[in-house]
Amino acid sequence: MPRQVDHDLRRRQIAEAVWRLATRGGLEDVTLRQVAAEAGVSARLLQYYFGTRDQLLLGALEILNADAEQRARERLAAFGETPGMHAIVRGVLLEMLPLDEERRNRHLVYVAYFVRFLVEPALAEVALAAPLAIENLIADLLTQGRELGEVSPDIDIAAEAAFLVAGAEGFQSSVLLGQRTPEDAVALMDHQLARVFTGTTPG
Amino acid sequence: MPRQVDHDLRRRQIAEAVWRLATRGGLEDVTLRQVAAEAGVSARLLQYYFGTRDQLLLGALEILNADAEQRARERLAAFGETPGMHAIVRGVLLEMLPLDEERRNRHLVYVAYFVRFLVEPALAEVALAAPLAIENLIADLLTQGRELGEVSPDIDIAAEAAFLVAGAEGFQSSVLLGQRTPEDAVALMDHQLARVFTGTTPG
DNA sequence: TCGTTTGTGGTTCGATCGAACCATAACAGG
DNA sequence: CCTGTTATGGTTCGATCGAACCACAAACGA
Repeated sequence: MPRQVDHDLRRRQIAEAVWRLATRGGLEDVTLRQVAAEAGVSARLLQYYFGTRDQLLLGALEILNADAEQRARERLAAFGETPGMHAIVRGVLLEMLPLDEERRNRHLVYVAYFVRFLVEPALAEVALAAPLAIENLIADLLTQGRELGEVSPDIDIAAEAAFLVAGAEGFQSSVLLGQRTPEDAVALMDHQLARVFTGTTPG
Repeated sequence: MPRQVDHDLRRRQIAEAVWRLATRGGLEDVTLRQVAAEAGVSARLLQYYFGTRDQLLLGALEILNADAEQRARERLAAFGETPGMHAIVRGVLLEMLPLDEERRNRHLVYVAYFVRFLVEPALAEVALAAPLAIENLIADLLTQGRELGEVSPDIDIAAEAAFLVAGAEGFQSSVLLGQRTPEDAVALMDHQLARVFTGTTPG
């Protein structure tokens, strides 16, 4: 291969330009010319690395998703040895909130893509798996927590897992729109977690 | 005035075309030509009734909002005389869910506009008021319910009101994406309401 | 009856869109 | 030192964009 250039790096550089434009003006601002200008490359390169515009949108979303999964894994691994179930569940749920610029932008990109998820199966396939997986994960963790005596025995685990995830998703919108501070959202999540977990602290 | 034509009706006819296109392909499909074709009028009419494209998007959103408010009012009024607080709160929250085609499409339009809310103050002003008002309304209703003995005295009203609204917002997404049935969402909302309201049924 | 205002359709303009095309530089294998 | 593949830039094409413009029909005031 000539001209040793890191392909993945190049694709990432272009994908980031797509994200920035999508968070600013929605998908309608993600034109090939704009992306090329934002990424500092020629329009021809977009064709070379991603092909058509639809493939560019799909590719940028796939990279975004891979990033999100890896970062979430890193953050959860940073908890160290055997944390309590309370802390793990809290960590997973808080990962869904736009608590920093990175996650905020990520959620904005998802919103920009949202309507397309309903129409284009290729995009939906990429984005629909995560929320369901998270909800099942929360349910599993709550079940383990119950066996360890950390979770109140009289709660409906499936129902609570679903509502905790739904609440986190709801906070996404209100925080993004500036109607609620990230700190408030975290406090409200903790309030619900304190109800589900009996007498434990997230630490 | 010549040629008696109902202005508001005309504007509504055009606005509905905007909604349909926005729900299908996002705002990027809402071009003047597409809207004109969808509404069955000439492109010139859009200019006459709404002016520029931005004003068209704003006007269509205003009409959508006015509709939503009126329909919500109607549905709540249909409850008849003195319903219990449980039923009222349930009605308000369920109004947020995409339970029928009308509300489903409405939420899809909001999603299509979402990213713009962050950038264009004129749009944000129209759409940001509702969620806050709903949360305050829920909190007020819960306070009244507590005075009537229908609400558990040991719950944090503000926190629960916020989380109920957030949960409803979260269900919007998952129901729209087909990850959860409307019936499941209603059942999950009822599960939380049953916790907040002591020994009452929504009837 | 005759302007004047208001509503409606059709057309045009410059800009920009996505995508294809052409040229060529950089490097690998022989 | 070639030769072909890979990587990159520049340009062009037909279509479509938003917005302005032009022409005219319909109804009211005088």
